[in-house]
Order: sequence, then C-alpha cells, then structure tokens
Amino acid sequence: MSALQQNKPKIKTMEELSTTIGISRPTLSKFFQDADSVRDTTRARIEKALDTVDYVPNFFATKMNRQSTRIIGVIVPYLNDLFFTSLVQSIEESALQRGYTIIIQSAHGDPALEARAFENLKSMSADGVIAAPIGQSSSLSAFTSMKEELPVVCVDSRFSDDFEDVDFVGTNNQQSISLMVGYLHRSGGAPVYLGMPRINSNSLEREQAYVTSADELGFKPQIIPVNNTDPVWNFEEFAFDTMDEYFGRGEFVDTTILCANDRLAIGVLRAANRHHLLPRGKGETSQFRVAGHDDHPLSAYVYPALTTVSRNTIGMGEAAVEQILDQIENGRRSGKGVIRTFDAELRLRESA
Amino acid sequence: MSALQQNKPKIKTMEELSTTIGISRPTLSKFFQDADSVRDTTRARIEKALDTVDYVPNFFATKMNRQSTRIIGVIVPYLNDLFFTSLVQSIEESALQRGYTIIIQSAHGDPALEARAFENLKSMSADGVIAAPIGQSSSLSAFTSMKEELPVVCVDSRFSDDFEDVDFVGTNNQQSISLMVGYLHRSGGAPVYLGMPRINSNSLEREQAYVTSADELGFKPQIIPVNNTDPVWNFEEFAFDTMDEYFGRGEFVDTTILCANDRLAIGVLRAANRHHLLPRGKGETSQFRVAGHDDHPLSAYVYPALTTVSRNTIGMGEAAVEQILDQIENGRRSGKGVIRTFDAELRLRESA
DNA sequence: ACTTAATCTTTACACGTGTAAAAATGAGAG
DNA sequence: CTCTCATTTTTACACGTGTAAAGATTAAGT
Repeated sequence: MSALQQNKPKIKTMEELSTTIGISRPTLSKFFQDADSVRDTTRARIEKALDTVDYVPNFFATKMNRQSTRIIGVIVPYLNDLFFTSLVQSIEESALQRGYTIIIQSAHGDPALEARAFENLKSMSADGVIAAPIGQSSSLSAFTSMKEELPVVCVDSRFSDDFEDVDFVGTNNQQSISLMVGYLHRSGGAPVYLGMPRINSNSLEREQAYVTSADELGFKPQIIPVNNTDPVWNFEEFAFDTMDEYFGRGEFVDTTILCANDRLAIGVLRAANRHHLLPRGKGETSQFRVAGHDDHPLSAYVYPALTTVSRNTIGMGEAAVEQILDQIENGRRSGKGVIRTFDAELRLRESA
Repeated sequence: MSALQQNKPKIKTMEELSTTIGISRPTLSKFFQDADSVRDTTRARIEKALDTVDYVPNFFATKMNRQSTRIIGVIVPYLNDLFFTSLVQSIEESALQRGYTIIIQSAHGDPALEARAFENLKSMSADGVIAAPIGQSSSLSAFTSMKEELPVVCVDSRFSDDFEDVDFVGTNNQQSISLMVGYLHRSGGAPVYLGMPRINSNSLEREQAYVTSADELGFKPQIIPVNNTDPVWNFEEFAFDTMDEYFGRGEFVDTTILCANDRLAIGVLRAANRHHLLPRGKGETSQFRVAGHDDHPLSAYVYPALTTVSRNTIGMGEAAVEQILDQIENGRRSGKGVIRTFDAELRLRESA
C-alpha cells in the first residue's frame, strides 16, 4: 500500500532539517520538545514539511544536554513471569501517557546483573527508577548508590528493611492472605501453607500474615517444610517436586493447601492430579483443596480452576508511576517513604 | 554489610575523573571502551582508583559521537507471553556475551506503537534490530524506512512476503506440524485443526502445513471455523470461547484437536474439562484428545499435561543474534535474506 | 498605521565523550 | 647508557541537540 511512497529524503540532523524546510533550529528544537510551544502557523508549517521528509531527532543528543531525560528505568528480577510483564505493561502505558519513555532492565535473577542494571540507569541519568528487587540477595551497595542519585520507587517487593526512606507500592499481603485464610477456614477447613523459596519481602510477609490469620481464627498454623532454601524462580517445578514427595508418602493428601502464589499452586495441582487427589468421577468428592495468590492469567484455565486472590497489577503499575513522577516533579522528600498497598479480591473457582 | 562503606565520592565526568586520579582523559576513554587496550600497569592503576570512586561513563555521551553504538533493538509484539519473554532472555544473554546492550520495545499489540518502536530504534542509531513483528496489521512503511537504515533480522514471524531481503529466524512449521500430525494420525486418529486468530505468518504457515500433512497421510483436513477474524492475543480465552460453544452443541467432542499453539490448547482443555470430555474415573477412556505447539512453560503443568512440540527458543534467540551480528560486522548483503528455521521435537505427555 | 507583546532568527556556548595528531614519556633490547 | 618502539599526554575538534541572549519579525489590539 503506502509502502510504495517511501522515497522521502533522509535527513540526519536538525541543522540539515532547518536549512531544508527554512525554519530555524532553535524553533525546531522547541517544536520537537513540545509541539504546542510554537505558534500555530509555525507548527503547521513544520508538520507539513515533516510529511515530505524522513527525520527523527537523535535520541542520545536530545537526552545529553538536558536536565530531564524523561526516562524512567524499570527493573524487574525476571522477565519470564507474567506478573512482572503485566506490571511492566501497566507502567509503560502510564508513563507513555505522561510523556515518559521507559527502559526495561531484567536482572535475570542474578544479583550481579541487577547491580549492572542500577549502574546502567545511573549512566543514563534516568529521571527515576521503578524497581522490583530480586530480594534478599540483591546488591545492596549498588542500590544504595543508585538511590542516592536518582528518585526510586520499589514495587511488588521491598528492597530491604534498611530502606525506610524509599517509596513502596505493593500488595497488602496481610489483607489478601487473611481474606483467603478466612474463606478457606469457614468453607472447608483450616489451610496449611506452602511458601515460596525465600526470595523477597512478599515471601516473608505472606507467611507471617498466614500465621497471624491462623492465630486470629484460632487454629494452629502449619507451614509445609521445604528442602530448598536457595532462591528459585521456577515455582511450578519447585512446588511440584516438593508436594510430589509429600503426596507419595501420603502426607497432606486430604488437607487444604494455601500457596504463596499461583505458580506454586499450579505445581501443587499437577502433583495432586498425579496422585489422584482430586475428585474425578461424577460422585467423587475430596477433602483436598488448593488455593493460590495473584490471579495469574492462566489460573482460570488449569484444572481444577484455581481459587485465588487477584492482585491489582494495573493499579500497582499506575501507582508506581504516580509516585515516581511525584518525586521527579515535586522533589524528593526526605524521611519516611510513601507506602501504598493494594487490597486483593477473592476469585472463587474450583480448587477450593 | 558492604552497605556501610558507601561514602565514595561521586564523580560526574571523565574529565573530573582524569584530574582526580591523574590519568589523561583519552586514556580513560580507551580504557572504558576496552580495558585491554591500555598497558597493564595503567589498567591496574585505573582499576585501583575506580574502587575508591563512584563513576560511570555517561551512556548517552558514549553513544553519541560514535560509529557503533553496540546497541541491538529488540521489538516484540507483546510482552505478556512467555514465548516472547524467553526469546528476549535468550537474545539478551547472547548479546551481552558479545558486548552488546539490548533495548526492549514492546508494541503492546498496537501497530502504531510498533511503528513508534521502529522510529525509536532509528533515533538511537541502534547497530541492528531483531524484530518479532505483530503480523498482518504491522506498519509496513515504518518498517521499510527502518530496514533501509538499519540491519534487521525478523524472528518468530516473518514481516511480510514483500521482504525477501530480510533475514529470518524461526520455526520450521512444516516439520513441526507434520511431526505432530504424523504422531496423532498413527496413535489414535486424524486431528482436526484449530488455528490462531490470523495475526502473523506462523498462523498461515501452520495451517497450510496441517493441510499438506493431511494430504500426505491421506486423510481429509478439517479446520475448525472460528468467528473471530480480528487479531487477538488472548489465545486461551479465544480458544475456550470457541470450543465451549462447539462442545455445548456436541461437536468435536470425540475428536483429536491440534492447536496452532499451546495457549490455544490450554483454552481448549479448559472447555473440555468443563464439558467432561476427558477420562476422569479409573477405568474411563476417551476418544477426545488435544495437542499443542510450542512447549509453553506451563504445558507440562496443566491437566491433562499437554502433548506438544517444543520450539528451540534458546537456539532461535542465539541465531537471531548471530545473524544480526553477521550483518553488523560483515556488512549487509543484498539480495535474498538468510533464512534459518529450527526443527521442533515431540513432547509426548497425557493429552494425546 | 502604530504600539506592544509574542514569537522567531541569529549567534554562541554548553553537554560528556570519541578520536585524531603531535609531543612527551615509559619500557625493553642491545 | 642509548636507541627504539609502544604507550601516554596534550591539544583540539567533532558529534547533534539544548538553551540563553539579543535582535528581527510577526500578530493583535487600538
């Protein structure tokens, strides 16, 4: 179609564009930063001229000599997780709307790469950074050095208790877990708890929330012991391996298992299916139940469909952008960081 | 721990660093580009000095006045898909190894944003671009303009038949589909085919491969008609809705369904579970089977575990980097683009 | 047409690093 | 110790755009 008409002359610099279309370079510079900052007639002239020509301002040159780069760095521990990708997507949409560009950096679960990502964003003089830290093994010194230079908001997981001055956006784990524990307790029996490998603050918070909820409801909390204490990101496999072993020994086969996240729950369901713990035939029933946390995009599609609580991923992304922009535009406040947590909602499906 | 010792003086420019540590700026410049390009004693001096100081070269300034930015742009249609995230991960690892930085751009399924991503990468004068195009609705003119300026490799899906000169790295759909069709045919019955909403070249290729395979094996190909012809990325929901309706009418309830990808298959399994098409009780059997394509990370965890073919995602990522580096370092060849396709392997599980 | 304020053009310097050329220094071989 | 070659320092300009200041032009109101 319009692929034919691609003979537009390529223009490399704004200087060249200036002489070509007869508009001074400073005016062009203003135009590209904010089209509305020039007179209507001028804007029209430039826009008309741009149609006949192939030019984009050099990204690096525009960011170089400038107080604000309008770049927000986003650091995630892992990209192979749909929670983080939808978080990134929400962040990107919000940022784009406010005229900011995001630079995605994945740590690939490696503290050294995470530290490198911090350095990268410093060297880009990003206006701010939204970081979902790896967790306990994160590189503290690199983070400290970054947060001293750049506005930072932590999202999903807190960096460390040492950083009370850093803004945080995340889930109200106390609320979400107690919501689920309450439901499970009154609907069929007190749950035991399967935690995730100790990788970040959610890990600990949810476990504590489970214990607290159990105390409040008056049952004895029971946490399933796990072998692996190393940080692990392959949750499904971890949960499957762990529970496959227990189920094989006949343990936890008629209990309700609350998992720290849906990916664990999916692994548990797999093990449960393998050991025929779930009702199959028409009349069969079972005491065995599983519940998750997060409302993973596939949790409605597994069998049995996973009962879980939904996290407000979109809201968290938006809030993270709001907080970082507040710091960028209104200056960083010292003292305690702002903490914004989002409540979760029950998603009752089949598994519990 | 080492968070205590964070009082390193911040140094902003290489000039400043030069006077501080007593090494000339051009030598520092050489050092930061390639530490081995300076004399051993000098390198040792610099490295020792860098330990006592907080300095990173300005990203933009280093890229500005340079023939090669050592940046590779990566464009994906969507980030909320584990296939693309593992592809990106593989690409990033390969690129990092070769000393390149990747910039991830997601089109969020929107042709306008994809076009914007092309422009962005042009304006960064990336050394090359690895692009997984959205598909039919991609912005042809923006792509054309980009590929005239930058080396480009398409991955996963071809941009359009009009671009024979563009390198391509992808799956050998003919091989993968015929492998699966052959297995299904001899193990239980000829499959019908559920395609994905017409979004990219894989969509069409796999359907054609299915028809070809059917012809070779001597059975009549049957493609399940779908309502939706719009591009859709929520495959599970699409497949569930489609098949839920058919199953409700008693259609396709005892057949083998081959899906164009695992995410569709997961949606089909969900619908099948809802309509009790799968054997549940000990003795039950069923004619109904489902097979997928891609070996999605969760396909081993759904119930029944999905029989599928695995794509060599890591290999594809590596190959894409190899091809783009070949173009970057050895110059772009005119004429026909290199085409590298990867064979798939059967993953026999429970669903077929 | 005249005044005034807004906008544009001209000119110039700035950003932080790459890079080339000539001069100075260092290390190693005889 | 001297010669030689490799490396470093010095000096200078380049990259493409941001931005400030002064003068020129334009648009709007009378």
